[in-house]
Amino acid sequence: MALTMSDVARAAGVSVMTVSNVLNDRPRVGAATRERVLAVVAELGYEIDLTARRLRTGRTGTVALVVPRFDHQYYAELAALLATAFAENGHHLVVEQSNASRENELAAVSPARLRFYDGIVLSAVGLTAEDVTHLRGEVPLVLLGEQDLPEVVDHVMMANAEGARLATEHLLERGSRRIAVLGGARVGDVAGGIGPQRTAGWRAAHRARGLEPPEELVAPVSDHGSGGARGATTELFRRYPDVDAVFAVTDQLAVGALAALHDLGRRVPEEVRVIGFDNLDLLAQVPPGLSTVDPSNAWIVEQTVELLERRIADPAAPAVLRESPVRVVARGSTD
Amino acid sequence: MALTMSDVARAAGVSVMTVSNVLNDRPRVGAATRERVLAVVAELGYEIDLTARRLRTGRTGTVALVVPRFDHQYYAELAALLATAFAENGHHLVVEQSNASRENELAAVSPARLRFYDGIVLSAVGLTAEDVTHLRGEVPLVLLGEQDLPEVVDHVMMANAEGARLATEHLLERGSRRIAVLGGARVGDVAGGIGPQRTAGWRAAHRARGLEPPEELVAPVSDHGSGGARGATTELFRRYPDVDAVFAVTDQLAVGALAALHDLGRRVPEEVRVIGFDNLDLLAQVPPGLSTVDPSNAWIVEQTVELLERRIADPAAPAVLRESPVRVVARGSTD
DNA sequence: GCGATCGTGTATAACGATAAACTACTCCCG
DNA sequence: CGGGAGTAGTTTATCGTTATACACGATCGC
Repeated sequence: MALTMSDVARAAGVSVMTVSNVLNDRPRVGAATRERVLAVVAELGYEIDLTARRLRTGRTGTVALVVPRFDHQYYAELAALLATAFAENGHHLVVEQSNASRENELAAVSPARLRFYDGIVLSAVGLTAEDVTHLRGEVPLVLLGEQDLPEVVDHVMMANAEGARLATEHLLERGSRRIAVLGGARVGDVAGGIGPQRTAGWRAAHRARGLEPPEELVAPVSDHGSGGARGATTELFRRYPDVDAVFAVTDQLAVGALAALHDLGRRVPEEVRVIGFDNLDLLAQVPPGLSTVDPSNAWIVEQTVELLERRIADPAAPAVLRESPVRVVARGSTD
Repeated sequence: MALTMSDVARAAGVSVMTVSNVLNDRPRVGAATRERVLAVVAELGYEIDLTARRLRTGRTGTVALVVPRFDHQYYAELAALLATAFAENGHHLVVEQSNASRENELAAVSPARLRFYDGIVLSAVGLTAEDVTHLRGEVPLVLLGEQDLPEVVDHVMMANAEGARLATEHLLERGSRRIAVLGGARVGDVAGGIGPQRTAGWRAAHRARGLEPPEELVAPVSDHGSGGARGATTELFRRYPDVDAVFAVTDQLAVGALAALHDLGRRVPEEVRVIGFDNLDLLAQVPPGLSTVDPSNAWIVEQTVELLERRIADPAAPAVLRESPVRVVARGSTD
């Protein structure tokens, strides 16, 4: 088996406790002894067993980010930013996948799994308010996401409706009047998630100009990959050839729309404008340049880290809700 | 604090060991007692402490995937596939980031961190052969990646050179004769990594046809994002306007090339053909449809899981090397 | 010159689970 | 009716670390 502290202690001729004291920079060790222990540690290549330490102290130095799926680029970019930010606070980040169903999400966030972490950033999609309330208290937790959830837990939200309103307003301003919402939710659909919230922003932008939102141009998608979006867009233009702009609720869907418009021979942005949401680095370059809504990931990350570190330090702190600023990034697809 | 087994034991009027036996389906428990314990467990909402179990048994039921960066879409898609495959084997997958430097990679894969996992899938980019040799033995390990590393550890490789050869051959077959390698490595550059290996395939395809590879068309990129690729492509076409095809060593770079060609008003595929490598789902739809090399992720995942499960079961099994099949996926960009 | 204080270090008992050995008690068979 | 086997459950020791209390020589103040 691997080396333990007592191997080091024996080799250095001191007690296990002294080795522990040296490795944790605790004061009751003389300079000479400290040197000797450190030398032995280096020589043997000893590394502490975090599991044992966790059992004794309850701390691991690790925090987890739980996302619906690993392969959603938005979360991937967020994870990379969070990893850097937590590293600056001495925390190591690992990512877990919840699979977007309530059942898997609950299993993924079971206290059994999560007790290994000092704190959790949870991007919930399937969780109900009750689940969240139950979870809170077990582990320091920051919620990340779109749902309206009770304010019993720290929550960093994206300004979904506002971002969607800005995107739609951007299109209206450029002269578009038949603006479809790709990935949108029809009136009466379940209220949670990004689809409905961003569709609400699209409606708000129309109303703010005294226009009635063209509900027939709400185009739901079957899945959130680009493939579904391509099909949905093709179908949309077959039924409503006069559509002159597409607001896709995510950048990934926007790529599907671009593909469909390319198939149909419709030029972007001359004939149809396209705008997405998320400002993914990976898709920023897609010709003719994908306009999008920037959710301020850097801000989100900063707040998330701050809130989680605060809660780890003080589990009793009052819960807060913060909403990220958003802005339109105009590129070629809405020129 | 959280509930422990002895809380459950007390409430059920049995010993801790009996609770443990019930929860692990061990035989020496009567039916009535088992019922009672399970009822108490359910009522109190007890969940086992994996840390303590790990300390005693050495097992956690968790395996880790270590990737250079969270925000590389290729790894994100791979992680999603691996998570599903490991779940079928009763293993939970978590993802860690190594940051692509040898130092961070070594820290990320330090025995201290990784002893928490039953096994590790490591996508190494900065590790030297010596590091890997040292690591093996500490934790069951499967290497995933492009480097030529000593065969002391299980290794699932992508057929980089072969894929690149096929992509280049695909372009040659369609009539292209001035084929640039975007993200390629010049003769004499360090040999490891995907750049050099895929460039080697590009050379091989030329030679197989009796053509001398046009070394001046090897175009390195400063970073592996699409931004750098866009700049590099622009510069490439300024110097060599007669380039009639671009083989980008990754799909992400290919998107940068498409952006640059769009800027320059060069039509794809009529004037310039573009092909990438990785077959990312996210980029499959990018107009006019990105041709690419499919690295057979499903196959890679299958092998990886098989090898890791085998090594967890038998740490002494001989190390094996497997190379994934590759094939060209022709889409609009090379029509 | 004697108790108090300081500086270094060690012994012991946990943290929460589990492997292995042990204890009762019942049953069965010759 | 005594001993071997089986069943149901408990006791004990341990995984590797750390918190706490304790030990012991040297120095200090008065």
